[in-house]
Amino acid sequence: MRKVKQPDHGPENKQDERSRRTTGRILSEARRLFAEYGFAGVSAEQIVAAAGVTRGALYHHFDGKKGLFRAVLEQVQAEIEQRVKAAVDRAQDPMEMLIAGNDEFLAACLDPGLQRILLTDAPAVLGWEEWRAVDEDHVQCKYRAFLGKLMDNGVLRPFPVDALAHIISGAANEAAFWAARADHPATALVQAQITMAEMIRSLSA
Amino acid sequence: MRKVKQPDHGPENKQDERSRRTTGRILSEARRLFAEYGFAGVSAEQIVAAAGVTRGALYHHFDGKKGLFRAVLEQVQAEIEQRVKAAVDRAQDPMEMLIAGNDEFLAACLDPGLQRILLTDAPAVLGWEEWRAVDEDHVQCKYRAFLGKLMDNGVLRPFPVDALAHIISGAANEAAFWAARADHPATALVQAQITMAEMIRSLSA
DNA sequence: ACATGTTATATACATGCTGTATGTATGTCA
DNA sequence: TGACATACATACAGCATGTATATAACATGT
Repeated sequence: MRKVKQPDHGPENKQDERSRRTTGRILSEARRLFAEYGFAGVSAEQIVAAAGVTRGALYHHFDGKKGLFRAVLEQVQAEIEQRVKAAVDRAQDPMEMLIAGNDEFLAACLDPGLQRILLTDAPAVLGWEEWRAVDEDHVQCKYRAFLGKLMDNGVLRPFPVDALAHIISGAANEAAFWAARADHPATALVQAQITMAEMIRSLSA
Repeated sequence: MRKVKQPDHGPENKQDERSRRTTGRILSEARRLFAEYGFAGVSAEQIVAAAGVTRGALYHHFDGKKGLFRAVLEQVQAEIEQRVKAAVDRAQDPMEMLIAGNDEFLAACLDPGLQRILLTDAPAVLGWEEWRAVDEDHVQCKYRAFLGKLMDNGVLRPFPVDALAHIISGAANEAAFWAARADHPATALVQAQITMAEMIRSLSA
């Protein structure tokens, strides 16, 4: 496995170009297949076959099947992060930012394939420590920052910020999980959003 | 695989006695090893070796490795259920029952091995549908019943009961997860309990 | 008590998947 | 242009799962 070069700008040479295309295709197919069949439900061989290469390419660019999964996960996380950030930026006061971000997260998680990667498989595949590190970097730290600010400003009553951050994010994960498979996902999503928003508002000072 | 006979009373014949001892030993070792290394981290061979039998016995009594995991999971669920039920029965009014049950659940989940089985591996191993069915039978239905009663009695404000049930149980799962690995689990547990209780009380009418 | 069927467990085998070691072609650069 | 690096393919070894089959212990009716 080789350290992936930072995508500086355009492809300067043929090697980089080829690498990018190969890794891109593997990543793309991996994401599709992991989403559909789960990590344990696809073999590395199936993935590379779909991408039109062999396992040699996979092991060259990624750290095995698990490493490939991690790369897919990070891609998914980054996309969600972007969506949530955009929603948060659109809101006005801090409290509404929190709720807007939460709403957007729930909406983003409606896709069952995304859920399978992000919520079902990731903890089991990566193991607790690695999974927690990823979650901390992408999710927990933001919740903590927001909640901390809201408490400092006296918008929220004082709570143990770590505990509350995990409670809210856990609630959001499970709500997303539920909504996506409900008989009528769109309705369930709205119910989940409204209920969580009301719950969060109930923590006001 | 054979249908396990209901444990009517004492072992009437040697076969049943032998079966019970073998299944018991396999279950016990499986639980220990799944808890320590995770489902994907132990082979069926390791489990039966620890139990002093061969894979033949496993495949006779259980539906493969996944079936064995399911049996372990159900045992874990039953134990938690019993603990939670006892705590609920000790409480007085409905609201306190809900909170007492939640507190007890959090306390029961402090064990990382139990968590690994119940929260980390179970969804990925069983797959969404099967996992959800188990969760529905053991957890969701109780939350729904309680929350519904609280709303009917006007103790809680009205919410979509399904959504709220999932939100609360999701919050509890993640809070348990977090508390168990916190620097000081006992403290974290109390924080989680207090925070969740306060959050639930905030939903009062 | 013995023949016979049944249950419990062991053994042997076929298959598939992962990871690694090695080979080869293509690109890069002095 | 020749030496080195990179990208990928092929071959191989080991392990895990599931199944098919063998065997031993036991139950049961006569």
